[in-house]
Amino acid sequence: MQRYYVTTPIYYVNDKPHLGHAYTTIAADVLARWHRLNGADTWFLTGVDEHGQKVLEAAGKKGISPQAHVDAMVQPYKDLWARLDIRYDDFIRTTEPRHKAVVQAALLKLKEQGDLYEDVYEGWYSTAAERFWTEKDLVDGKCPDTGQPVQWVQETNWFFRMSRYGERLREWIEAHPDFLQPASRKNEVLGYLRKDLGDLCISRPAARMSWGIPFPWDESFVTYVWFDALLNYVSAVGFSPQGENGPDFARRWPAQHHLLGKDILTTHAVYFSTMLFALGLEPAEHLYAHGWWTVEGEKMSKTIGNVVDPHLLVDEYGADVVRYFVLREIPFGNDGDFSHKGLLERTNADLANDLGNLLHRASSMTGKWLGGRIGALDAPTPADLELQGLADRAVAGFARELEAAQFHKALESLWELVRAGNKYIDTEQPWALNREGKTERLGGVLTRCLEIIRVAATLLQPVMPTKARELAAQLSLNADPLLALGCASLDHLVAGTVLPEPAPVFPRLLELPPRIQEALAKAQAPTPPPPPPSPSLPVPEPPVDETTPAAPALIGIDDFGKIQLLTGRIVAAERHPSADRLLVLQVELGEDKPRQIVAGIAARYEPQNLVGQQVVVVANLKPVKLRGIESHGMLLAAGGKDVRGLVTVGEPLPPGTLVR
RNA sequence: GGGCCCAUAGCUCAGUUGGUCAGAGCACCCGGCUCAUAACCGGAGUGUCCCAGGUUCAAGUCCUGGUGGGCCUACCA
Repeated sequence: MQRYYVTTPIYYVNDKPHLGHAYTTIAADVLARWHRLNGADTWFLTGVDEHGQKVLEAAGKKGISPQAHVDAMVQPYKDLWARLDIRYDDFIRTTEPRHKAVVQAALLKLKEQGDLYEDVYEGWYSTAAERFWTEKDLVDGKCPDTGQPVQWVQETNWFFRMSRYGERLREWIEAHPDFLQPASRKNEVLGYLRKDLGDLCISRPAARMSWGIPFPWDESFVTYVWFDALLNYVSAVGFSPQGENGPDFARRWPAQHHLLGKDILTTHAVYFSTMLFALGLEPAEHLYAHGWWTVEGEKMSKTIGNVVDPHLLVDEYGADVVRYFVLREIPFGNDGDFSHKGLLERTNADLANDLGNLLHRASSMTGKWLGGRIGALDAPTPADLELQGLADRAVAGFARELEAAQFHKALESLWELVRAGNKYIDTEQPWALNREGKTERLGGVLTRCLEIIRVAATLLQPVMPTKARELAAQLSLNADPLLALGCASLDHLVAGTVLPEPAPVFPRLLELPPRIQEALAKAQAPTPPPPPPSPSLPVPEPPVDETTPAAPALIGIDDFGKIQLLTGRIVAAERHPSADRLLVLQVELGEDKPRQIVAGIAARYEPQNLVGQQVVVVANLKPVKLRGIESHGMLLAAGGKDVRGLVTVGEPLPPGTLVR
């Protein structure tokens, strides 16, 4: 029996599920449903990643245990998958004993075979920022992020000898050209491998970050989140690094497809593959990195993300239409834009006009002229044979493309048949056949149109499970599921079967739903676009959240008084010669000559537009060299790492005016 | 600065290994049909295939350089 095992990344439980998560999961669900439909021994795994710094912090803020926190946070994912009609076979959580046991056993195995070693890392550690800094990072000997003192820490950690397996991975990729998809991504990974592959630090001292899987031989360490998370793909199906594998492991692994976002390609392709090699396993057959969605032409952000809140989309369009749209609109692997206008046009053109209307016109004519009963097929004409040929090609193309995760091509292939159906009606002119009393031919023609709908209903089951059933119901087909095997043959319907009263399965959308319009109007409000979210898995090192900083300690007025803020006027601005995000500014502060200030605002401002701009400057900051250029102060700007706007003063003031 | 990818009709994009490769869908216009969800069918188009060189009998298709855009990475005082 053919077998098929597909996975999504396990999503970071602290994030709210969004369109990116939904996209990957819908794609995996469609693949799983398709293989299930074809009788393959199918397994679809999704889940959540529950360890790491951010979970710990969030739980701390809520005053509950991390476990209680993740227990609550997992529900939104399960809810959304239910609403999107996602039928997974297993949902893994990394806090489950079955997973922890595998991670720990894997650690032991690697240690025993000499793939782990301890090493001492020395560096300046900032407790406030919870990270290491190099000597040159430090400002005035203090943490550059928080200004807090740093300590020279010698920290022991465990390292995985990833470097041992780099060459093998390179060979594997060369020998399996379809391993990394799309092909362009393969180059990225090979480029990454061209550099010397280092070893991977896979532990964190529990004293510093306790929310993780403890090392089996030393509980003062917990497992690095990636090492933990990646193993879910094998732990969930019964891998046992040291003992006997679970009964299902052999029939599941290696998986056929890992679907993931392009941002986590390296971790999967490099970290995970080498881990598998070390554990004596082979990687999955295909690792497919898909693109990111922009929304209404903008990078996804909290603001714009609201207009594609998956629950809103399901409420207003229905799960099936959302599923269809995201898979049809862009090639899997490319970035794409989700616009409501695009969705409206796409669904009207494809679903209402082409497919829905084909059914409606055929069933209406059957109702009107054949008493609502499916007509018998007549002897095929050349046109009929041609139609059959098209059906054969459409079904074959659909299957081929779908199995390659080329959803848009698969659907396009089916739609060639649907369009041919509309054309067939036009050339055969059933209304003329009716007028002329050619009932036998009329029955044959209309039935072939209904057969096309049957083919569509069959192939669309994985993509639009509910709508496919509705299509089938319009044909009085009760079989569930409709078997895909042999479905291309346009002779399945039983003559004489009574059809229900025709009803549009895909109503035309005349305008965007009111709630969508409201959401769009709200999002129009001019908020510049912050950075894109990662649609999947955890970030390697949890960065400090800039938008909602942990409540800082209260300071007195005297502390504030240490900061000298002055108005200034930018008199010259140019790009930093060797740093993309930096601008080198000359700012007039009322001193004998302008100050040179380097600012990380190049992503948002053109140098020429800044000249003459009034700004507020931290004037008594210690000078520092930024990528070789001295900076004597700092511009105030709103936003975190993504600058949203410069701080200025409402009216023109002489440079050097005190600000407080 | 280093690495990778991309640039083809108004829009979104197809164009494997160089030789009907100048295409599809959408939008628009014209015509047809009337069964149908103001749907369907046909037709017309429009393109310096980013720019400049080069290789070749032949180049969107290969090479070099440039321009513009995206992603990864370092710099964000």
